[in-house]
Amino acid sequence: MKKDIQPNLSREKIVNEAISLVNERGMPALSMRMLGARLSVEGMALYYHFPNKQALIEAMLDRVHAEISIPEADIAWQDFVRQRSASVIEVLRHHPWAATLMESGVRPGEYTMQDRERLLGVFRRAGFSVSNAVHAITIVDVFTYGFVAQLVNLSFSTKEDAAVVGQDVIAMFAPDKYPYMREMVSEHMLKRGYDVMDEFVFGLELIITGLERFEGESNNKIETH
Amino acid sequence: MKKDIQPNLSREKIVNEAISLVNERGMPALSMRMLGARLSVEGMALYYHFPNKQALIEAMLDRVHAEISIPEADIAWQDFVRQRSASVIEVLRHHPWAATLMESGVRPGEYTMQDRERLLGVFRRAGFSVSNAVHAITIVDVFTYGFVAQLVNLSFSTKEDAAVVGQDVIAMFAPDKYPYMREMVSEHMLKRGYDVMDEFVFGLELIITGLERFEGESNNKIETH
DNA sequence: ACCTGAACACCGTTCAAGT
DNA sequence: ACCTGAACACCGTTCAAGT
Repeated sequence: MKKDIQPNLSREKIVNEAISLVNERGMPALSMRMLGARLSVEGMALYYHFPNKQALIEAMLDRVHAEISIPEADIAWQDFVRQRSASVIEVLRHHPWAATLMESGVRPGEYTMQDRERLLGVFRRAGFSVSNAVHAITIVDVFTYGFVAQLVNLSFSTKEDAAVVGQDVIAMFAPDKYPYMREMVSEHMLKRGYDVMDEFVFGLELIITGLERFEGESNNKIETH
Repeated sequence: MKKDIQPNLSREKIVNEAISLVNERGMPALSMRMLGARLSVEGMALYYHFPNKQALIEAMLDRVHAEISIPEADIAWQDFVRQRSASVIEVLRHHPWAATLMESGVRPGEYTMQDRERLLGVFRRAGFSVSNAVHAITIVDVFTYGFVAQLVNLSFSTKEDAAVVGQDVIAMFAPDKYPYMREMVSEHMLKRGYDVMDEFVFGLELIITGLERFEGESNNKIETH
């Protein structure tokens, strides 16, 4: 009667449901038993598909990485960087739990490697030396992932909330001790038109401009097709 | 006979022992019972001094922050930034577990606030506008904390290890698919004299140079004593 | 005031057993 | 091949009780 000829679990289904779970209820809510329940299965069944919880999390992260849209490789490296960073931010805003984990480099999966390979190639073909290409991808990635890591962990998301939190924080710690912080909140964060993303754009453009100095210094060893 | 007139626990003692514990055995090893045992006390005793584990962790983080040595406020902002970042890296290398947590902004403690206030002041007194000062501390902090967050989570620490891991990673994923990664490892990371810290210095100097463009644009509203 | 003991509702993981 | 059930060694937290 109940002769399921097909298994009702698969790595893909498990990863999907796990991502839904943490998106809805946060990383601490991810337990094997809870996840099993949402898949109508005992938690222990998951151990048939993944050796342990860590492996499951790594699979979740690589799947998130797959969502990052990598730009065409033949556009200007400046635009490549801009588009890729925008996509990283976009994706990680929808998967806040993944931000710190991706940054702190649990070991790279397929998509992670592809992404880095492409970015590295873009710089090399733009004439960056090997060393400078490494410097470049490092600074771009540290800034981009570092920014989201801080961003998604802010307790507020709207601008109004930001102002309120700012006020609270300052009030909490004897306002007179922090005149510059107070000035920052009132003159910058409270100003209408303020957007946290402006901070990101400023930083990324500063970095891009700085990197332009090293463009075309060559020692390019790999053929640029 | 055993009439301890003094309590043998205090917030300070607890935080100290907690930090020793995680430095030795990592964040996952931190449990209230385990920590209690190391203090010759039942784990439940800790709840008299801290409302919950989260509060304990926040206290640990603020204590780590206190170790960061903040430079004299009257030196050039460039040197202030260099010295402060170097100290952040130094401290967080000794407390790797703290890197991701500090970055992901559990809410700021006393030392955290003092640190930010000082840095903000340095930029304002150097003639940065309020907006640009905020941009400046953001990019500097994102890069500095982001860098350690990635650094401390690398599974290797010596240069030799780095090379080995690099080779492994590439071998793992069909080498032919990643020619640029291969080039990076062999031409850059395997080269003698290579130091991960070079990546940091390159990035920080690029940022400092970029920021010099905004120095002295003024609208300085707070008296510079 | 400061700590203990027992209890509650959970965890991740292993492993024999079921189908 | 794929999943279940019971068991082990843990968690964080609450709360009455001890001194």
